[in-house]
Amino acid sequence: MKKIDIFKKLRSSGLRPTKQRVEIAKFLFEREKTFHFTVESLNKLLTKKSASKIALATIYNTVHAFKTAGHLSEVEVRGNKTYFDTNVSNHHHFYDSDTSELIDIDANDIIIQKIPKAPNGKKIKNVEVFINLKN
Amino acid sequence: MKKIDIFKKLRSSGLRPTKQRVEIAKFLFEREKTFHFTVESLNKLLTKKSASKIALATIYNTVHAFKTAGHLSEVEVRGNKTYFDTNVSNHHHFYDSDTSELIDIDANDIIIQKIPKAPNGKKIKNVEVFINLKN
DNA sequence: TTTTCACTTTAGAATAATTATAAACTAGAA
DNA sequence: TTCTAGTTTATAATTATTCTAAAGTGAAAA
Repeated sequence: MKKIDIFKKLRSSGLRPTKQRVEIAKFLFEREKTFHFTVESLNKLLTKKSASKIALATIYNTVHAFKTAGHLSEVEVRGNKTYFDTNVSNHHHFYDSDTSELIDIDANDIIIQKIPKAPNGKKIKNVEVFINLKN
Repeated sequence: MKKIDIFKKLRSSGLRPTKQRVEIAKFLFEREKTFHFTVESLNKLLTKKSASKIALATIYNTVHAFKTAGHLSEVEVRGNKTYFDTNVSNHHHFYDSDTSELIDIDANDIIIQKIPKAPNGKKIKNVEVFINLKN
């Protein structure tokens, strides 16, 4: 993803392309493969990568702004930290608790044959399949 | 579940049947339906229910001991608190984010037709399906 | 271009969930 | 009854995250 596209991406979601947001966006979205991270890991990687340090609060702000804008999705993992995923399409996950590693599963690789109907006037928003791994 | 069974349940999982553990176990397991809770909600309910106050740390200890012993399962919900479930059989969940309510889905009510094979020498430990609800 | 101001960033304080600590207590074996 | 390892307790510590308020900045308007 080119810098011009990063700018577009930010602008189109109502986010001013500030120095920090552009730097974080480049780091997150200029990749071939999807990227899973926590705010903590992202902070460490950014600190290592670049000279100018971005405040932790800014990383929280930016990640949440990207999430709200639909550029990141949140993945729920047993434990205390919140994981984010640059893959925002509908998909599922493997989770390897040994390595704390998340692996994407394409939505087409899981077919659910039977599903219960939603309770009392509710509708189904989405279905998440989470496959825990062991050795 | 009778008091004698609570004692057995504790003993058989290597937990001394102390006053506090018995009280918590009675509250959690003497029910018809499965029960979902957070440590916070359990603490409030116990405080309301009984005269003698149990320390919060003891509730954490006990809930974790029950989980380790296999008497409770942990359910991951988007958000910051950890939910527990008295249903320890293999099953799935609806989640209503409006009310923060979890609803059990029997394992037989969801049939998965196609599933990807586990990566690089890993095996599948378990599959959790989480259905988010909307209005 | 300069001005202006709402939006951002920042460091540090505040909050919330959970875990650690260490002293007092207790179940149950001897 | 005595003894000891296991347990409870209040409180401190830790960790992830959010809040705050002051300083900085992008970009629209003059």
